[in-house]
Amino acid sequence: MSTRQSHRATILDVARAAEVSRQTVSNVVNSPHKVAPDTLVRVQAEIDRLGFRPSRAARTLKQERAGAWGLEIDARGAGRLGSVLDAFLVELTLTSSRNDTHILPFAAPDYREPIAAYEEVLASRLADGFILTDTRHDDPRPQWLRDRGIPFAAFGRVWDDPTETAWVDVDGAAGVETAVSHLVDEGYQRVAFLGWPTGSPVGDDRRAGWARAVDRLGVGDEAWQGVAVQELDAATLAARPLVDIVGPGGAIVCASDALAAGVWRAVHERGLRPGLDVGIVGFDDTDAARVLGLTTLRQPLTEITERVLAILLNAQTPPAAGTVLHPELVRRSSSSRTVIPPAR
Amino acid sequence: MSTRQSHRATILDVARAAEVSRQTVSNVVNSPHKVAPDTLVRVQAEIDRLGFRPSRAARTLKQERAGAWGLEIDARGAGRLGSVLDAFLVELTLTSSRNDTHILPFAAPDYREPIAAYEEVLASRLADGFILTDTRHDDPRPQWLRDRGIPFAAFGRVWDDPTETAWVDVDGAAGVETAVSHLVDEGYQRVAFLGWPTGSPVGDDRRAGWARAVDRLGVGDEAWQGVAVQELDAATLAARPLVDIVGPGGAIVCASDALAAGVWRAVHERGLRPGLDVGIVGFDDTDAARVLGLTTLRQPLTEITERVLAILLNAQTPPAAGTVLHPELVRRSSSSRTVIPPAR
DNA sequence: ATGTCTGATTTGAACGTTCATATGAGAGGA
DNA sequence: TCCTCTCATATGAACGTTCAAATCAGACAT
Repeated sequence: MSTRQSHRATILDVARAAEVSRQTVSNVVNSPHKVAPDTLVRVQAEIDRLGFRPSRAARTLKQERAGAWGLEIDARGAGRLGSVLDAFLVELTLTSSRNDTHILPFAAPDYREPIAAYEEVLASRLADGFILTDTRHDDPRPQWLRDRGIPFAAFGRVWDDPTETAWVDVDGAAGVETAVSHLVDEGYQRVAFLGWPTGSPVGDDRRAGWARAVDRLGVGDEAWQGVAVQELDAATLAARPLVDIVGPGGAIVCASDALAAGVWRAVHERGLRPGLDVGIVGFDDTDAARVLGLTTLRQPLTEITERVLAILLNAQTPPAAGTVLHPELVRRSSSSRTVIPPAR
Repeated sequence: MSTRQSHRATILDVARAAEVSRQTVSNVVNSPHKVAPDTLVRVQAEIDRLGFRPSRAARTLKQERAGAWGLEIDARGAGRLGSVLDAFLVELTLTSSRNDTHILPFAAPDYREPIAAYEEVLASRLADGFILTDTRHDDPRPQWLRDRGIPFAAFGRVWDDPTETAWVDVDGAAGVETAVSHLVDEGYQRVAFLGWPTGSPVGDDRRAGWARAVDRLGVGDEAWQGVAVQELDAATLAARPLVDIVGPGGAIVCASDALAAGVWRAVHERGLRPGLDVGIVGFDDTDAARVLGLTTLRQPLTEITERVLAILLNAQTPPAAGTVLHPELVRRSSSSRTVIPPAR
């Protein structure tokens, strides 16, 4: 039962087997160009035969870098509705695997006091830097990290510091503008907006996109907007008056799929049909959007993770400016005035 | 700009500051009972003052254990509908933080050939063992790990080996039985089932629960079942004949929320109302269920992660038997024949 | 006074790498 | 022939811990 943990090959085992020194094996792995061609193939053969991989711990110790990046996980757990961040973590893991590095997910015991958890990760030398998500106004993290010279890259703008460029974000305003244009093209004549309470930069950005678009296209009014937290019942409640305002032939764009789901319910309550009678567009392309058939704006997560990781892996040459990517409009039945058959 | 990475305190810094040896500091951290009380407080004060935490890498190297557990992430990425595994990863991270250990998410380049990726993680000494999810028939992983004496614990039964006890699972059959009983209590008279294609052990288990319950309660027929893959359009297509069979006053239980969402659409297509006319119950309590107001069975993820981690952290005393937990029925409007107002 | 035991603390060594430096073997020029 | 240079490979040291063994200081018994 208690079979001794099978002895894994070390660099010395390989060195002995190939009759070279440790350093030569190390060079084969890390600087192949320094090794004579025939030695290279001989050592590489032994590496493959023995299944040798450098011990991450030993390498970390010597090089004083962990080869891993911390990602704070919201301590409120999986109870949040329609978060795109779970998908981000998954995508980030995939991207990391391809870049010979790792993600260290960690949780702050109290999500309102995140710094202590970052401190802890650094003190244990578990990560070389961090990936920030959920950046916000008065976010203490960017400055704290910058002051200490700790590398980081953010998914989401670093809002309070325009000189900070280590971020990748999606142009929410442009995305919403695209959505409004699309709705107008589809024949909707009035476009309202349901967003989050003012103060969330992401939400405010998306709202600004709506305001600009309806102004430009003449399909809306400053007053046609509602506010709700990211919660279904609250969204439904806030959506009702908006549905009454725009009525059949109108549409509502939302700061999130969860809010759009609320609109969807309010539309149904009034005996109207999403799409056919009232257009709805959400944001993030979560499961909720797919099951409701909601048109939505999809963030290019794969590209985001690749760019975030690139910032960290080339930390010596910081980007000249933050990166803004465009979300992609995913058309579904909620923004079509004709029936789209659901099945093939 | 290139401020030298701030020098973090090592055990030697603390030792010098407290005027004791390295080993005494180590004892303060790891075996406080070995240290004289007054020395303890003095050293602890310096530890706190300097913010010392043992370097994980150095500890890993010396102890030959990583203090981390590998979790394979599905390389197909975040595109899957209604996966409960994202939530599992988040919950696991939170539980790990509380137990002074870590989760190492990693991806297999080809998800059909997972072993190589596990091999890689072990060879790099990145993890001491693994947490398996998505256990299935002909799963090569449990045996492979067992043969090598590598600790693991599974979320999901180890189906092919009844002697294996290192798993925690949810009683899907009992959950579905509960759902059927609930539907009968609510006044639905016929209960059909929409599941995944035969061969998925999780799906077969859930189907068995339905078969048992409808047989016992006399509310169904062996023939009243449909099959679809975990995809919305397929589910909608498969749901249509079932809706026609059970009709108003009938109900359909499903192997997942995604399938339930398909039923939900099919019910609407027929001009019927979920809940009021046709009952629907899903499985997993994903966002989709919340947004659609679907009654569903929630897996107790926090308890699952705690037990999974407990198995790994007490690997020397393997559990006597696999652990089966019960899912919790979450009642929403899709299983109520009277209107439940959505808002407060 | 001497020896023995116990508990607290210290010292030496090792975990597996990589960095910096040293050595060795040829090649080429004087 | 000898010196210099270059390229390939080898050696010593160090990263920060913890394990095992050694030392030290008292307490107690003889």
